[in-house]
Amino acid sequence: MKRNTWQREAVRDALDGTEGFISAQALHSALHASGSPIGLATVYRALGDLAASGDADCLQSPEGEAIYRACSTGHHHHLICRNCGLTVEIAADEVEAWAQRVAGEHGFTSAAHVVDVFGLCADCSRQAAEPASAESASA
Amino acid sequence: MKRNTWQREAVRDALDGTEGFISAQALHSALHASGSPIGLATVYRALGDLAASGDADCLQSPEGEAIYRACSTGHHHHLICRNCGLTVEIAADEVEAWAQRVAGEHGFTSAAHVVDVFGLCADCSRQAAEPASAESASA
DNA sequence: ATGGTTTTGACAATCATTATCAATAGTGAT
DNA sequence: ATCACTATTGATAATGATTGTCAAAACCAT
Repeated sequence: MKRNTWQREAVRDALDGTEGFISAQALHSALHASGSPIGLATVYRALGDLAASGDADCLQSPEGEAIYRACSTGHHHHLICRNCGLTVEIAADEVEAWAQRVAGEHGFTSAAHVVDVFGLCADCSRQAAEPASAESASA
Repeated sequence: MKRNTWQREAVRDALDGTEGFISAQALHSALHASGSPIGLATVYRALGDLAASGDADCLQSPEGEAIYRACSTGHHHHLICRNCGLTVEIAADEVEAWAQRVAGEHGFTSAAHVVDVFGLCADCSRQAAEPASAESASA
């Protein structure tokens, strides 16, 4: 049976109040900064529960850490700027259908998919187009 | 200047000869099993170099490990059994087009994408369907 | 073969995450 | 409100992947 603890609510609130993705470590730090004496292990557990119950999205950052995000509107994917980290939520009905179909064609079941698009957002694209900086002329 | 060592070729060969994705640890184990006394750190370095030079793709497995694959035959995606590791290569023209379009709609450029489908292959699905164990009737 | 420099490899260090386990605090019943 | 029961917490150790270190060895050009 699941019990109701202030720790779990604190994690849920903190995640809700976070703009983009956040790692367990960062969330723990943020909570401590807010005065919560919550333990690190508890943050990991709460995030894991949230992800398991579908209330949070979990994916792996390029640095190899697990990062979480409040997930209200069901299943969706992300468009992530690899320079500034800007994240845009995108619906992907086509991809959903495609993934299920392809999985089915090969006899696979319980198909989950990792569909994330990395690129340069408009701002960063513009900056990249106007370098005006000396490039390192390494071999 | 990059030098040519048998270790680096061994890693490249092993990666080429691997069907789907493989982690650095697994590749190291495989090399050892083949008789190579190559060191673990060297495998990590070689894989990192391969990825940096574009000869290998690197992404994060759901378990949080970095997994690599040889990147020879152009761009394609994978259908991976999360139980037995079976990997099926799949073409994804629709997804390619979708990713480019979605990125463009949001002003993103240089869009790359990570599209991999994890599921249970036919064999593992069958095994999972006949558990012969009591399920926990949770809410 | 020689020299200069890169690479290797064993191991320590680091970092994120999970397990451990006694103490604590919900929950439901009295 | 109190009690007992048990899920949860939290400090810390343990784990496991990855990276840094640095002397020794290997590679390449001469």
